Amino acid sequence: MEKTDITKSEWEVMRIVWTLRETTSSQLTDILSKKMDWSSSTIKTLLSRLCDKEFLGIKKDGRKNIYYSAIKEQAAYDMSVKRVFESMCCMHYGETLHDVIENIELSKSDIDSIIDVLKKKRDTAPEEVHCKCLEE
Amino acid sequence: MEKTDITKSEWEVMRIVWTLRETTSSQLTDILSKKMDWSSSTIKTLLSRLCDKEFLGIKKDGRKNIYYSAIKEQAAYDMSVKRVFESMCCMHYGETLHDVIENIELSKSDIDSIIDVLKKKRDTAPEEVHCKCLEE
DNA sequence: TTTTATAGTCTACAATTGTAGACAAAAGAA
DNA sequence: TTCTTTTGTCTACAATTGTAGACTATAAAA
Repeated sequence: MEKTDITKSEWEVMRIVWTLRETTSSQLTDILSKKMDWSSSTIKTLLSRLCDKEFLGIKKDGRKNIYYSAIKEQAAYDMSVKRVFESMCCMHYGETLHDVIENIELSKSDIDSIIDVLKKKRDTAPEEVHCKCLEE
Repeated sequence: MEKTDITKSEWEVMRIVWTLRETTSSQLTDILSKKMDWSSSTIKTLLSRLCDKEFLGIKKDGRKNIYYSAIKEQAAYDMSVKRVFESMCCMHYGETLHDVIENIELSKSDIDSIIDVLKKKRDTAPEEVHCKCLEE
């Protein structure tokens, strides 16, 4: 198999791996069988697909597998958000960001740093963004 | 078939429909066969799936189909961005937003309105956001 | 050491998605 | 009015995804 996106189910696994830095299929099963109501088989399948896609790596500890992330968490998030924005009409970027910001939890320092980048961006920002949906 | 997400290929169709408000399969074919290198069959299949999923509606004009969007464009974007954020660790929301903002086009008024909502949010924002990836 | 519980690897199978050909009906052209 | 092009509807088929059972090799327990 080759590299595609991380799927909805796979994100669940990846998040745990990132949080724990490394883990085993039984630890994942403990956590995810409750939360997601998955069988251990399901988790094992997801693990092996994530390895095929090279989002996870394996270290052997005896006959046991230790899984660790092969991509940076932040990079994965950036990529996946970038993909969503790429399928949108750019005229709606602003409102979409506005709406998402209203609905997620951000710390004061997150907010400050975002305001910061926005202010920098403002200097060179256009008055208007034009729709390119019919172009090409 | 029942309602799921809009897929990558389907977004291409939806964006055109939103832009044109209503359109036909031949007009879509003109636009998308070049841009996406799709056959007219492919476009027709996507149209019929989007109708099944109730993202598009059909009006008959003689024996011709006129397709129109059955969901609001902004609502679709909000939903899909929300979904992505739901698969992320909330500790990374801030940096992810920061990164996406750096890389997309925003108008001055977009920026002002986002700064605005951020400032409002700041009053009640926590000092820190905590990871919930292992909870439940 | 025999039994049992684990962890790992394969195989399975339905639903969704990407992509498109086959065929029929109607409309326009000759 | 017959031929040709459009358009619509069905069917097709491989790849991906969600979900999990079967079988195997150990390791732990009795």
